Amino acid sequence: MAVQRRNTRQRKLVLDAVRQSCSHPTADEIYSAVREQDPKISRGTVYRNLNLLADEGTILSIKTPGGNRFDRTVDPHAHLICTACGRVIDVPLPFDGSLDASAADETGWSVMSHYTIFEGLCPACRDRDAVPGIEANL
Amino acid sequence: MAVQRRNTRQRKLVLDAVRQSCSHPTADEIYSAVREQDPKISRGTVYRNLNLLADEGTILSIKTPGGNRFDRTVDPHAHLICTACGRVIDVPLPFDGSLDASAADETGWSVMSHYTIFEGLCPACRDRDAVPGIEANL
DNA sequence: ATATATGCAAATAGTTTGCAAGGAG
DNA sequence: CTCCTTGCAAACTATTTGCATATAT
Repeated sequence: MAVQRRNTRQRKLVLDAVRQSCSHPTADEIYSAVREQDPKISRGTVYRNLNLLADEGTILSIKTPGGNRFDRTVDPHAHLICTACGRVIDVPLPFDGSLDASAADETGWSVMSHYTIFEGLCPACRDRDAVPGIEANL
Repeated sequence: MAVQRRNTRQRKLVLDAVRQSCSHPTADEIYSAVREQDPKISRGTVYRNLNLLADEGTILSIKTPGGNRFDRTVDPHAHLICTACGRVIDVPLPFDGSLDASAADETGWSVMSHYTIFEGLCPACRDRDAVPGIEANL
């Protein structure tokens, strides 16, 4: 049977912090945010609760190079990461859930899910990197 | 101008090890393989060369949760990871490079690339996890 | 010659875990 | 009263880096 979960103050704080953020925060950003409400909460507790909430499906865990990020939006969608500053945004492109079945057909494995990550530059980093005096800025 | 690269014995060993593997090895697996040829090569050198070869586009770096993996096949294609044992295989599904342009249109960012990772169970782990005595095995 | 690359070891980043004490149900 | 959860600190995994030395070109 399912493990019985308790409604702890800490768990609620973590969930609220994820729900109040629209910037796909890292575990450490959640930790900082929650610390402002409860200066005693520990990193371990934040990590444990983030993982627990993600396992439950209450929040979404996004596996990005350089650390997981969390998303209050749980319906599957792609993400775009700035390779310069690490910022992450949602990509409003149609998500094709049927690809899982295709992948299973092709490979013989059981396929549960898939995720797509785009890599690029956010406007701020793109503009900053556009070195003045060099013409080839496209 | 481009940095000038030297053809070191170590770099060749690392590249050969990636090219000889068909199992999407981790950096540590490459390190072990190369160590058999040259017991003196250091982990740092292996990591440096793997990153360098991936930056050049000579090999492919696959960002998976739990560590990067490397692929001798550089043309873009999706990967399937076993969430139980970490094994990785290629997924022979069509890769749509034009999605990058669509994502750029939708977001206003510069989009360089994207990758898709499927998660599931390899046949071995699926069979092992199929607990005998429980009927609902589908 | 000279700058790139190596080996080593220490440092870093992100995350997990063991354990005793705390608290939800 | 039970056992899930927390706080703390230490452990862990994957990877990067500073520096003196070695080596490719």
